[in-house]
Amino acid sequence: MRKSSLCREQNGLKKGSWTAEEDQKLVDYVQKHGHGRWRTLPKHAGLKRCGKSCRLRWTNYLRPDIKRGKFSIEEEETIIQLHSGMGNKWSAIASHLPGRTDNEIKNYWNTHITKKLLRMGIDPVTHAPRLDLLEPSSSLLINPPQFDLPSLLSIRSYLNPDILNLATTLLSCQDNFKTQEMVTSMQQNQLQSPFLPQSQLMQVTNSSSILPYFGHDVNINGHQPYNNLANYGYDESKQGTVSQNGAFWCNNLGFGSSSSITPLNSSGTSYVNGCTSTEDERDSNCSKILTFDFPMSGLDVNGLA
DNA sequence: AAACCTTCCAACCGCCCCTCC
DNA sequence: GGGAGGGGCGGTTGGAAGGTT
Repeated sequence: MRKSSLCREQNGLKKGSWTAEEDQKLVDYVQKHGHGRWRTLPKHAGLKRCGKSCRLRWTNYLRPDIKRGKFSIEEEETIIQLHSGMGNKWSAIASHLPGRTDNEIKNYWNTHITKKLLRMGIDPVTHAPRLDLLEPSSSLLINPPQFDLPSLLSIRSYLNPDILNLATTLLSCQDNFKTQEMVTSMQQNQLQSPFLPQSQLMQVTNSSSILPYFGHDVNINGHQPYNNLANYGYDESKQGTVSQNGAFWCNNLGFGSSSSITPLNSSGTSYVNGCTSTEDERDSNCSKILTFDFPMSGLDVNGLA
């Protein structure tokens, strides 16, 4: 007899959503007797459920150490990092995230992270940039993915540097002009990233494979004065490179073999203004960051080169 | 306001591994 | 060694909630 069919074959057992009363019965029983022996637990607890259903309800919902609520950026980073090494080993991933269940992580991955990665042109399965970007028929070429800087910064260290370099090269074909424009501007303006030695900066910019990191306080959403940019190698007097429509495209962002570089989020805080934003806020931030909304007023776009 | 669509997530299902006898 | 039972895992589903037309 297949064990998997035990639940199904037991007649008179309730299925579907749990009621508060059922939850209370299960909690009371487990608190009193501990969990385990799930097969016999429902009978002893007075529940018309199969043991498997009870176990799932307990481990995924009723356990006292369950952490409810939205995932933090740190948790999201951890998930992506672990997934890149483990694949869909949700329980193994969950063991690294206290209070989170494999089911919750799996759901979050499927509903949020995969979409976010796809939006950035990254294959959520392989964690490599999607090579279908190069397909002439690909809509991605026509409507290229607008890479999300903070998200890329967060996942940068989890991606294979070689793949990233390849992707950067490939992607640079798409919108090379804007990258070159910025690189040229940076070199001419003697811009220097606080996170990159000048030599490294020159090296990476010469290869067009990497753009400098922005710092924690760099204003991306426009909620803080833009002069913060000056602290991160942004020469306010010269005004950084933006496209004519005010969008700062990140298509060419690559991070090369940057493992030695202090991660932007090394402090463990989030990227945008150091806030611990909610998922919605992060998405909002991301969507805004996708096209870095620099105010056009006062920007001398033509005087950059 | 209502119908329709999309998103999200709790719960289920089937398979697998481990332990016990 | 092998069958049975217990528990865990990953994939999938169904319905509620929210959003859009």
